[in-house]
Amino acid sequence: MAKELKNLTKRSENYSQWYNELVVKADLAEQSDVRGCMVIKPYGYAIWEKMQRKLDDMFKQTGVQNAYFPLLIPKSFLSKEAEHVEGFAKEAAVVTHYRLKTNDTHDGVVVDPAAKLEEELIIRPTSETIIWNTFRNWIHSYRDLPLLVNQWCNVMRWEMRTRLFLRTSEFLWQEGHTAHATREEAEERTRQMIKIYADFAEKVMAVPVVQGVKSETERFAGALDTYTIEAMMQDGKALQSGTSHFLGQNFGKAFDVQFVNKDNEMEYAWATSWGVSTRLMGALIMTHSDDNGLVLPPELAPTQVVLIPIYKTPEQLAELSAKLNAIGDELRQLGISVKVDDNDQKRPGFKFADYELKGVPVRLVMGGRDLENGTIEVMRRDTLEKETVSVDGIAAYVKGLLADIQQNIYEKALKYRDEHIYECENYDEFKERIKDGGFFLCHWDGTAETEAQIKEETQATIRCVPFGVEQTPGIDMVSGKPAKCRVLIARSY
RNA sequence: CGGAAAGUAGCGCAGUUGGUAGCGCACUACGUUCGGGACGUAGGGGUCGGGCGUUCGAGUCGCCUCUUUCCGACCA
Repeated sequence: MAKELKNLTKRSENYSQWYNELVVKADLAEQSDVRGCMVIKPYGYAIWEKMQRKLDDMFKQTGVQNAYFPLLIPKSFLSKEAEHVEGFAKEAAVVTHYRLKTNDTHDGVVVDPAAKLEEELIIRPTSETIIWNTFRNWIHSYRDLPLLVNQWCNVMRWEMRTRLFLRTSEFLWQEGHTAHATREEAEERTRQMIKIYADFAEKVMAVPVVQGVKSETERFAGALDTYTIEAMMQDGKALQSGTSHFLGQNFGKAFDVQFVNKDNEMEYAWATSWGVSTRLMGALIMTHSDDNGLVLPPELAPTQVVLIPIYKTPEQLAELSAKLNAIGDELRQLGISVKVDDNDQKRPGFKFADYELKGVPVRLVMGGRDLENGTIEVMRRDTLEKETVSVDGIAAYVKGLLADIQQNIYEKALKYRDEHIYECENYDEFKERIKDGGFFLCHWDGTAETEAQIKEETQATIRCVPFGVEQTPGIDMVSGKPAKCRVLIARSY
């Protein structure tokens, strides 16, 4: 395996190829034999599980509860909300039969034509419809509101072209669905959730994001407003990493979810939905990783510290293992996840390279020299810097180092992003510069025509109207018409 | 659904004017190594995607078929 791993494509040579190889070689995921689908391997799934746990905690702190709704959605449900069905019809997987039978030559099975379903079932591309159909039975009074549920599940969208983690036909995600008595409360929840996603991205994943609101054409099918977090990958392209939708009363009306308010009047419930997916794994990889492999933020690394002995004899190995295990226990008591790799089958050089590839934040190495001097070598993955320190107080030192790495990779990513955000007023200049990637803040006249023209001519799209940017009126760089605000434009995944 | 390419060992590939299957990695055993991806020796593993045809003889030539990948349209 050694030489294969060594030949990881350089990021600068071919970014897409580098990404693909990294995902496979770092043992995160691989292409399935099933069309467009992905196998998430144990190491990749361990990272996803950590993401899940931390996000779930954040949701619960805002009163959200987990639930589970069916995978299959009757076709008629999907079509109750006109825009929604239009958005998802093109990529729906449909179940038409419920039985197979042995074929005439008895060497295989065929679909039993007699087992055709009265009504076809759709494999959920998202669950608004089936959840709101259920909400009708749960919501009768303003006292039943707000209703805040989330589900962790898989969804299926029959994509034409797929890429590991970034776009697969089936993907894992969480989808939150809330019902509210007032418009204001629902809008507030929509903003609250995008804020949570932004916090999660920045504090846990160490991925800086731009928060904003989507243009009408980029909106979720059936939403009145879609909020988004956009992250910048190392090739300057944008990755939409999470969305939160204000759905108005569209689903309340479509599924007849009415409640009695304090004044004894019937009203339709107000809705939000919000989700993040395994695509976050892609964001994590493409934000931090380097030519040596993955770089994981300590908050998400399944193994935060790996300890490796270097020895010549079995006796020395035993002595080093004992010392390293003792240090390992100390670290565990500080809540740090640790692996002591005293596997005799692999050589130290191989282990070094392998744990770098897998993104383990800190490596501790102890050998004969250290035994004599009472020292240990510490390597941090983010900068690849090595130093030799005393074993006394090593646990506290490593704990501090982990926090430092978390902070450092965030700042590095933030710096990279900010250096690649440009203001631009001239369309010709924009067309030239967008080829090198980056985020562009440009005035936009607010029309879908201009938006379409930019997409057609540059493959870049309006990612969002960003928050936290001082907005001044100006002139649209494409149409020359007056523009109220600047929007974020980028090529995206 | 348009355009291009590829199917040979677990993976990556070579295979010349048609002559009976090869390389690297991985795997197995033994030995020497071990502070940055070790080396030696000896092994195991293949109905060359499938079908039909041309031929004394097809991985190689022809036709058909299946599958996959890449580039577009669609999208979190």
